[in-house]
Amino acid sequence: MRRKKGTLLPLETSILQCGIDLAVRGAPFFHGFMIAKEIRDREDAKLLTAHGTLYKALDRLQTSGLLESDWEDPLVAAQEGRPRRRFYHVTAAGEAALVRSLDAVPAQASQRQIPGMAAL
Amino acid sequence: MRRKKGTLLPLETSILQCGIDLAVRGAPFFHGFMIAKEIRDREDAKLLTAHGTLYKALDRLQTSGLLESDWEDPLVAAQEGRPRRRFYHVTAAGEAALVRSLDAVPAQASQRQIPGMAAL
DNA sequence: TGACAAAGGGCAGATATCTTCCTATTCTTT
DNA sequence: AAAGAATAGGAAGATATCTGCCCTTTGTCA
Repeated sequence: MRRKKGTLLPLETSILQCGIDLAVRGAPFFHGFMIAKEIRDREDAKLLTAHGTLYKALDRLQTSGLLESDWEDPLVAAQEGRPRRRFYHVTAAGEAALVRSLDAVPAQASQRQIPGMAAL
Repeated sequence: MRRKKGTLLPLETSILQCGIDLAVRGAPFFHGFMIAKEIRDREDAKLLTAHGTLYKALDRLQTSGLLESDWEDPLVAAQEGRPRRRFYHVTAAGEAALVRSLDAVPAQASQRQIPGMAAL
C-alpha cells in the first residue's frame, strides 16, 4: 500500500519487536516460521494469515537494512530431518527504525487504549 | 487393506514400473515427488491423490526390500535452494516382484491391451 | 480534489518429506 | 457365514521457504 518513506507497516513493526524480544530472552536469531508462530500467539494474530505475506515482509526489511540473515548449516537441518532455516537478526538500523516508528504513532496507541479502558 | 502376502497393490506396481522405466531411460534414481508427477501424468492418475499415500507406499516397498534409498547430499539441495530429496532405486527383488505381480494378473493386462490396440 | 501508479496483502501453488488420525476394506479365523 | 484384526487410503497438517498473480489501498502529483 505505498507507504511514506521511512515508515513501518504494522506487520513489519511486529517482526522487529518480536526479533528484539527474542534477542532479549536469549535467542539472538529467529527464522520465519518461528516469527509466524510468535506473531500468531500474540494479539497481532490478524496481521498474518498467509505465509507469503511474512516472507515478503522479511525480504523488504532485509533489503532496507533493518534485518540481516544467514542460512542455517544445511548439514544441521539434514540431521534434524527438516528443511533448512534462514536465521534473521535485527540490525542497529532496525532497532532505530522500530523506536522511531513507535514514537511516530502515539495517536494510534492512545486511540486503542480508550476502547480498551471502556471494556474494563 | 490387508493383502495376500507377496502381492503388490496397484500403486506399488506403478511405482516399481515407473522406477524401472526411468532406469531404462537413463535415470538410475528417482524421488517421491518425481514419481508423483510421473504417476499423475500416466493413466494411473487416480491411484494417487494425497502425497502421504505415496510416501507410505515407498516406505512399505523399502521395508520389504523392493526399494532402497539414499538421501541426497544436503549441500547439493541447499545450493539448488530446495528441500533435499530421497533417492530410491528398484532392487533385484523389486524387479522380480513386479514381474511376478504382472504375471499373476494377466487378465487385467490383456484387458488393458485390447483398448490400447483399438486406439491405434 | 481527482486520477494514476506503486506497493502491500491474500490466495494459491511449487518444492520435498513425513506423521497422525480416522475411515473403509479385506483377510483370516472360528 | 459372521466377527475380529490388520492394513491401506484419504484428509489434514507440520516443517520451511519462496514465487506469481491479482486485487486493493494509499501516496503523490498534477
